[in-house]
Amino acid sequence: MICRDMTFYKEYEKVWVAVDVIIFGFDDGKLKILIGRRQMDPGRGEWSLYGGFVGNNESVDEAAERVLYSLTGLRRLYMRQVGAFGAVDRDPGERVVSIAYYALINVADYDEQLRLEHGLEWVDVKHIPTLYSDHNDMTQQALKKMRQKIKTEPISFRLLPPLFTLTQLQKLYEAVQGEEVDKRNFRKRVKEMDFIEKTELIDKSHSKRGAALYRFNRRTYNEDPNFKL
Amino acid sequence: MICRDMTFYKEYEKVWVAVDVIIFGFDDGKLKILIGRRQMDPGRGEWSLYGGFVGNNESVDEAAERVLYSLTGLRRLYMRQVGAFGAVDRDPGERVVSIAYYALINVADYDEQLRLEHGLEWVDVKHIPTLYSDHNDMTQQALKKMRQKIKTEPISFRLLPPLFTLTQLQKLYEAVQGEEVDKRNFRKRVKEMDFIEKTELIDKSHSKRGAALYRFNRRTYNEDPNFKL
DNA sequence: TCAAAAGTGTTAGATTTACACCCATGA
DNA sequence: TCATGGGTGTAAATCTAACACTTTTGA
Repeated sequence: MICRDMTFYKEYEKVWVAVDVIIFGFDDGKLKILIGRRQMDPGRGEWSLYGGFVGNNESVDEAAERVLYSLTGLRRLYMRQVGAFGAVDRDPGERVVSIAYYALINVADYDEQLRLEHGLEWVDVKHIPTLYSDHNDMTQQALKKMRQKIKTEPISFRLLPPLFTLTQLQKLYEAVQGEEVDKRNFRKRVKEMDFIEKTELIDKSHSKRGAALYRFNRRTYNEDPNFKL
Repeated sequence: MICRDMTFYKEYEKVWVAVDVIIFGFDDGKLKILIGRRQMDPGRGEWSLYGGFVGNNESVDEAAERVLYSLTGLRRLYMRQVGAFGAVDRDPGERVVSIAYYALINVADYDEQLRLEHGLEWVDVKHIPTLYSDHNDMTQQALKKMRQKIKTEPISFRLLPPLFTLTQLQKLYEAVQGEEVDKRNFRKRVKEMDFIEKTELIDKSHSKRGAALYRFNRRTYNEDPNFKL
């Protein structure tokens, strides 16, 4: 930074820096986010994203990871920054600049117990209620980024169990993009990606006939990282 | 550390929030950024992006605009956020979280006087020196975002004079993407975008024959916003 | 036996890429 | 007259999109 001397003016002050996390999950054929009722004033009781302040000895990214872990008990989740939200009055109390992140989790990995303890709910991204402060804005931006990303990078798998059917993968893709796609064309594209491996296993829980289970092979992907859905 | 009273132990503290701006310009057939020598400690004398702190009564976006204006004297420039940079030690002095932005300017609009006063230099993005702190990282991320954006939104014009030749537009596109494209195919695509209007004017400064000057018509674009390069 | 989900190919149309020569002019 | 940058079209290849029926099996 090339900037002027600050010694004389109180023009600038330190501010609180927080992180807020948009947690995406795929459940019941729908893309959902995890939200809860805000437990502090101002805005107590309003629907809200989960967040926390950035500590003295952690980077902003680390703060986001800590918050995500405290909420899910899960490590190594896929997480990306959405951006900084810094309107002067975005927080009715003090000045807080918040950095939003989005994370992807496999809903089945998430302990229901923990969800209840935190008083969290999964809500369909198509029906998100009014959230505290600028959290709706954050969510929309997160969605936009995630939609973009999921087309060119193999992150869909972060929202699915390790073994999944092609129908599941397609439904996920449709839920994320908000539009249906042709089954045959979709499968044709999947077939070209060698890192989406067919296993010998069959899932019979969703159909009588049973569907082949697939898995994402990261090794194979790293050798030829061509993802395009 | 063990038995310390938690009410006195400040786990969280306010931090400085700054903005840093990557200013892109197109000059001499090259995509360049504007950098200067840092004028304060720590890091005095190192190459650096231009930045400033976020004031009490302005949003982070407004701070970025203020900083950009103070540097260029220009308003209404195209600017987008790159993201927040929050490593604990990114600033060797105090803890500072910085929000990076990139901006596009038409180099001809930029007062040389002002450039000299601030001690700034235009440097080719292909040969960026080592910058202060994490500024190289910011710059690379900005470039990546800008490259992506310029393919789908009509922001190229922000880097060109109001009237430009197709060769200029092509060279700009090539400089941004870092690869050459076919002239006939490029022009074919331009011809399909009605909002890139041919004028009756001829630019003779770069060739004997002279090249038709074009202009971006925002009205027409708004009616049919299909941009694809 | 039938309902429900799984699985499978082809073709037309659209898009993309590769490619080479003439034009106008000032020096 | 010639060197320089401006300007133009076609054909092959690739990619995309549309589309319908058969299979399996548990209830």
